[in-house]
Formats: sequence, structure tokens, C-alpha cells
Amino acid sequence: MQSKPTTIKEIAKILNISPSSVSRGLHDHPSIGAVTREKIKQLAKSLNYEPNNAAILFQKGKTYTIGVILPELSEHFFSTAISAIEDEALKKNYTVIFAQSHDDYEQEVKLVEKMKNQRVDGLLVSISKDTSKFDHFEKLNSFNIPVVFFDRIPPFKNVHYVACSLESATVKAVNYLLKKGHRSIGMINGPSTLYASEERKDGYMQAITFNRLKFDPSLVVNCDLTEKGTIEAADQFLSHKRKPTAIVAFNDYVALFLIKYFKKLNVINDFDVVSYANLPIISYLDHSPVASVEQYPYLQGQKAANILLDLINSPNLENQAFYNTIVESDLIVNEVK
Amino acid sequence: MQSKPTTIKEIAKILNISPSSVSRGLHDHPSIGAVTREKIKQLAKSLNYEPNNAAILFQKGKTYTIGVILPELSEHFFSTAISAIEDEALKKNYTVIFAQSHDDYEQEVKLVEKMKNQRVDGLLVSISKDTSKFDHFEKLNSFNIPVVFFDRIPPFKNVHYVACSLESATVKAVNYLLKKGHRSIGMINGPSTLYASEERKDGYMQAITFNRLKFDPSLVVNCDLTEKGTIEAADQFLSHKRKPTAIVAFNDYVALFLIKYFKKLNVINDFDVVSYANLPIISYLDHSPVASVEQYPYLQGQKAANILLDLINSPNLENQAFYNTIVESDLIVNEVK
DNA sequence: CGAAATTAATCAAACGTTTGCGTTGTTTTT
DNA sequence: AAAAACAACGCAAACGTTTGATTAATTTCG
Repeated sequence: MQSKPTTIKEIAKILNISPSSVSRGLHDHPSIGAVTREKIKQLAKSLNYEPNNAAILFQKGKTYTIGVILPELSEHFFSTAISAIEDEALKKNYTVIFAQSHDDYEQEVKLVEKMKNQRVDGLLVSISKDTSKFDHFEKLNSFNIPVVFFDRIPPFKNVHYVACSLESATVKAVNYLLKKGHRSIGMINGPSTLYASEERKDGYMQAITFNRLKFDPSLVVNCDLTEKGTIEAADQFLSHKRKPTAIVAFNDYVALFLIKYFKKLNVINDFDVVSYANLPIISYLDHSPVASVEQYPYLQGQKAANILLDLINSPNLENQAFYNTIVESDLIVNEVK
Repeated sequence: MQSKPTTIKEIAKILNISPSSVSRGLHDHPSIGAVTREKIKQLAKSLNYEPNNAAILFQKGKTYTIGVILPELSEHFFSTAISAIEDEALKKNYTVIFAQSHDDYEQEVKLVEKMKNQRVDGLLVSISKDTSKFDHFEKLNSFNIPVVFFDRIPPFKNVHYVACSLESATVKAVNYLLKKGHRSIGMINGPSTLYASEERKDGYMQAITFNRLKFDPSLVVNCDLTEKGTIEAADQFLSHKRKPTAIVAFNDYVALFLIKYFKKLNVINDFDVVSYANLPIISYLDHSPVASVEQYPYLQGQKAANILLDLINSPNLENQAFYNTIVESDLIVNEVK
């Protein structure tokens, strides 16, 4: 029961050399002779020496830690993304700490503060639903802590971010439906505050007008993404004068609510549903969305992590260009031919 | 652009007092007078002083960090559990770092090593599928790093763990099927190395024999939990002399493979399937398992985290009783009445 | 052969904070 | 009035490691 780990000092004392020599020996510093070096390494191994990370971090002023703040870890998208982040960080020997905002702005602010206190080397953030102010992130600039946003990004360009092009994805989705012959297409969009809602709407309009159809604003309804909200939106479509035959749902969860409701009303066969996120489980449904937009969470996480690690290890953070990375999304067709 | 954060020393210099007084003042130490204390606090606030965590951790020899090692973060069960762990840790002002073993023993060993180097105060582990040796955990004892296992636990009692009683859950599941009138019930079990497989089998046998039925070993088949393995198991049942009318699947993923295959063969209506995990999505399936065992990942994570925090803050880790916590699992019936 | 260059190692400071102990000066007790 | 108690603060060491500056010993070269 050796409750105290071995230190460099102890090794030094045993070998009758200075601690600095031991440190240098372990790091293959040229000014330490080969024989001494080997003696050091051997003794270190036999004593089970492990560098005290806390001490190193402290003395170097770096933590080799990146923080991740995201809304909800248990959502498939985020857990996949963070899985990628962790994998990338591990490759470069960085550690990941993370925290969930639970889609609460106040909590997000607190967490940013906490991460700063923890002296993370950098931050990866997917912002919460009701975040519309961004001072808490700007504060990090003065501490030289780079921030990379991913997926849920702020609505301006002068930050680093990785995100999906939801606009082009929506164009693809709507085009797909138009090609299938649909002429009245409804969209259940998210809250208007979300940037992602804007993108979806833009993509929708683009596809509609490009195909020389008339854009009907009443076919795009905002929704709070709950089951209740989804049902309300569905009801609007059902009583619409030009009842849509296809619907673009904000994400797979909304799509599931919708399909459930349509099944209950026994109108499920009157609609084609297209959705976002492409939950793996979707393909097991009998009445699944006919297509889903894959947003590649693993890839997004990977890219965001790499950008952040780049930023951390680049000497002059100032007057640098901003990484604005767009991950192309794909429309995955689920229909059995 | 203040790139360097304020330190206690600076505050001390400005106030012409010693750093120790500043430290004590900030911590409301009684030996600092009220006036000085207030002066210190005010200046600290106005200079935006933030304690340097790295320095504190180093000097205290504690990191206020707990490590979590689990197989796969993107699985719903684990992401929910870790979400709970994070929430609990935050309450007590602990930070969580985590890593995925990707169900690989070697990787798990490496990660334990890394966590130890990071000097985590404690470790939460859900072991990988192919872990059968546990020396890497025992090593942690000598460093006074407590370990609490959850869900995927080692097959012995002299460790701390939180897990579900899969045995009693399986009894419930099989009883449910028996009550529905099934007389030949198949079980797709996991690899025989897994403790959880043993428990399922025991529960199955218990329910069968308690109901005065004959236990037929050929109705319990081991499976590697892949889609291919599931199909092979299904084939065994289909050609069985006493073809089962109900099947207990190892988890919802296996159940999905199974249902997909049965649908393809058009025999889906010949079977009732019961499963484990209770993925939220399950209820949206048309042909869903008739019931699923809820293992309460959030609760498990919560309990495991609290036990670990207890252990960390208990003075004498030695000769202490082991926490063996069993979370009762419930059978959630999915059938629409 | 002496000066310069190379090799091998040491010294000491530094990172920021905490804490046991010591030192004042003041107040209370007997 | 001397002793004891207390309040308010400073001193200095300690945590483990890294690193720039130095020193000492050895080798190389003109």
C-alpha cells in the first residue's frame, strides 16, 4: 500500500543527482548523458513513477484540457458529436471536460464561467435554445481562450464555427418532394429565434421559387418542437385550404410526433414526411419519414475539435481569420424501392 | 486585453499586505480583521480575480475531478447515465472527465492509466464487453483512488457497484409472457462471459421453474449481439422442435434486428418480443416489443456518482464496507390495451 | 599547448496558493 | 501591574515540475 506516488525528487535523491537532471533525463534532453538517462528511466519505471499532472499543468500554465458545453448530452446528435470530440482530443493527448446547459441561458453563462475558472485551453460550444446574447463568450477573448461553435452556432460570422448547411439540405429535401410530384408542401419549423429555423425557411423558399411555384407563407409554421406544438401545427395543415401532401419536419423527433398523430387520425398515408437528423432508429419504423437530412454529427465534432486544437496551438490568436466551416449535409432516402 | 489573470500576489502588493492574508481574507478566515477582509474582497472583485484552479489543485493534491470510463458514449443508456453523473458532480462542484473504451479491453487499460495520471479523485466505470481481467482497477487501490462500477460490473462483490437487478427483471418479463399464455419462450442472451448474461439466464430459469414448467436449455442461445448473430439465433428458434411463441431479446437493439428479420420473413405476428433498455423510440414502432425492461440509466448514474463522491470525501478508505447497490428495474408494457 | 568548443550536469527561480507557526500590539483577567 | 488571552497579520515552507543560466569536466582544434 504505497499511498504516495513517486516523485522526481525521490528519484533524484536515490540516484544522487539533481531533480532537474531527472526531469531532463526523462524528456531525453541532450544535455543528459546516455548512461545517466538510462539509469533514470530504469529507476523511474521500477518505482512506478508517474508524472504529477497537476504540477505540470500548473507550472506550464496550460491544462491540456478542452471544455465542451452543449444543450443535452443524451440527444443522439450530441452524444455522437462528443464521442468524436473525445476521440480527436485523445489523439493529441488532450482531456475533455463537458457540461450541459439543458438549453438554459443562465446555466450556459455559469458553465462558461466555470470552464474559464478551470482554465480550459479552449472551448467547444453548441449554444442553448434561448441564448441570444453572447457577452459571456466574448469575455473569453481577453483570457486567450479560443471558442469554436458547432451545429448550434450564433448568427454572425466573426466567430469560429462548424455547422451544417441546412439551407442547401432543405433545398435538397424540398426538391426531392417536388420531384415526387408534391405541389403543396408544409414545413414545421422551429422557433423563429433559432438561426437554424431561418436557414430552413430560406432553403424552402429557394426550392419553391426556383421551381417556379408560388411561396405560401401559411405553409411554414413555427413550432416549439414539443409534441403538443407539433400537433397544433399538424392541425393547421389538415385544415389548410391547399392541404399539403408532404411535410418537412424540423427534426426526427418532431417527425415522430407527427407520424404518431397522423396514424391516430388514420391519415398517415396521405402524407410524405421528410425530416432532419437521421436517427439510426428511423429505418426501423413502418411509417418512417421518406427521407431524412443527415447532419454528420461525428464529422462535425471531429472538425470542430481539430479547429480548436489548431487554435490552441497557434501562436498568435489575434488578428486571425475566422474558421467558418460548413459540413455538407446529405439527404438520406429511406424509402424501400 | 488583459491576457494575464490577476493573482493573489498582485492583490497583496497593491494592498501592502502579505499574500497569505489575502488568501485568508478571501476565505473568511477569522484571523483577518473585518476591514481588511472587505478591502481584499473589493479589490479582488474589481480586478476580476479568479483563483487559479491549477495552482489550488496542485497544492491541495486533489483535483476535484472524477473520471468516467464507459464503452460507448453514443448509446442512449450511457449518454443518459453520464448526463446524470455530470449533473450530480456539478452540484458538489466536481468536474467530470470521461473517455470511451469502445468496448476494447486494451483501450480500457490505457484509459485507466491515463485517468490515474490525471490524478482523478475517483473513477466511475462501466466495463467493456471483453474485459475479464481487473488488475488495472486493483492498481488504483494503492493510489487511494476509489472506483465505483455501474451497470456493466465485474462478477464479484468486493467492489463498489451500482447495477440493475437483471435477474428479477427477467423474472418479471418471463412471468409476463407466461401470463399471456406463452408456453415456449426463447431467449437471445449475450456472450456467456458477461455477468449480465448470467443474470438473465438465471432469471429465465427461475421464472420457468417457479411456474412448474420444464427448462429447455436449447431455448436460451448465446449471441454476440450483432445483427448477424441475432439472425442466426432467430433461425435456431424458427427451426426448433418446440417453436417458441415469444422471445426475450438481450436488449432493444437485438430486438430491432429480430423484428426486422421477422418482418422480412413475414412471421412477425407469430411472436411476442420482450426486450431490455426501453429506448424511448421503441414506442413509435408499429411492431414494437410488447414490453421492455427499464434500467433507469439516469438513476444509476446518479447513485453511482453520489457513492463515489461519498467515498472520495470519507477519511478512511481502508477496511470499509463495499457499496453494492441494486436498482430495481421495471417492466414497461408497451402494448396498447 | 593553450584556447575554444562540447558535453554533462547543477543551481535556483518560478508557477499561485495554502497553512503551521511565529510575531507583534492590544485587551482582558487575576 | 504582571500574566494571560486574544486579535490581526507576516514569514516561510511546501506542493512537483520545468527551464534559463551556470559551472565543471572533458574533448577538439589551430
